[in-house]
Amino acid sequence: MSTAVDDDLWSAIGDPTRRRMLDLLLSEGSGTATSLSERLPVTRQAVAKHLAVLDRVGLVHAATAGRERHFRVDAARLARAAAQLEQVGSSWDSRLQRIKRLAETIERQKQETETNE
Amino acid sequence: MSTAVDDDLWSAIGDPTRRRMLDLLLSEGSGTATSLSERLPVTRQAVAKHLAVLDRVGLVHAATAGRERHFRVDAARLARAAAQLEQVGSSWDSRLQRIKRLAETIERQKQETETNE
DNA sequence: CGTGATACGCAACCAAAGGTTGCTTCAATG
DNA sequence: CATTGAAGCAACCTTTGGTTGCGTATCACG
Repeated sequence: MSTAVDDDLWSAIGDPTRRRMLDLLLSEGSGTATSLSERLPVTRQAVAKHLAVLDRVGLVHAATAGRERHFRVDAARLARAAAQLEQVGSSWDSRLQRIKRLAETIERQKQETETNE
Repeated sequence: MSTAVDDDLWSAIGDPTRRRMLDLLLSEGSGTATSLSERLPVTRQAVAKHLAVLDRVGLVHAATAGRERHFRVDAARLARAAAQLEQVGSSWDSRLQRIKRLAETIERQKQETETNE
């Protein structure tokens, strides 16, 4: 069951552009709005807005250095988000498998009844 | 790394209302726009639109029975979506842990150099 | 059989979010 | 100190999640 509490985190990582930004920040250590926008199909301003969103939910933190603002991911927060993803995924998985097993059991029982008639 | 290919599936399950709808459909087997809207904080019409989205990406299928349209989840598709969630989550997890180990190693090395001075 | 209730579909409309362009501001560097 | 590179700000556009209102089809029952 989706806990429905941390929908903020979810919606933050729900956007594909933001996920790619997190990927980039992870693989390059840190980045600015400008540097990230160079590897993304959107403008610097769009990236800046996304960074603001990520910053608001604490998934990234900014450090101003001269005229540049460097962002890096907050490992703990991202780990929590990742755990949520895995949790929802595995929850669906297990429920689907339970349904599958149930269906197979019913199928078996039907077969037995048919052979008994 | 996010595969970036199945962004449709992602955006379909990215919406919190749609996730709850999938949860409901899973736990109750099937449902209509009306029945789902009764357990959700949105109107029937909103639910209908979400169902259309889920149907378009194949996560649910509809069966018309009289004046009712019953929807049920497509187990295979949802399993794929769940797998993607887990995959992205675990990918981030492992990358974060690699970074953490790296940081610890550097920390250890620094300590050693300090004690050698 | 027809009349009311029920489930749905369609259309117009609204607000928030992702995205763009254009311009200003601020710091580094020649 | 003039220029350039990075960031911020503001207006605007489009999509998307949501609503209300209304028309349509199907069932159920007197």
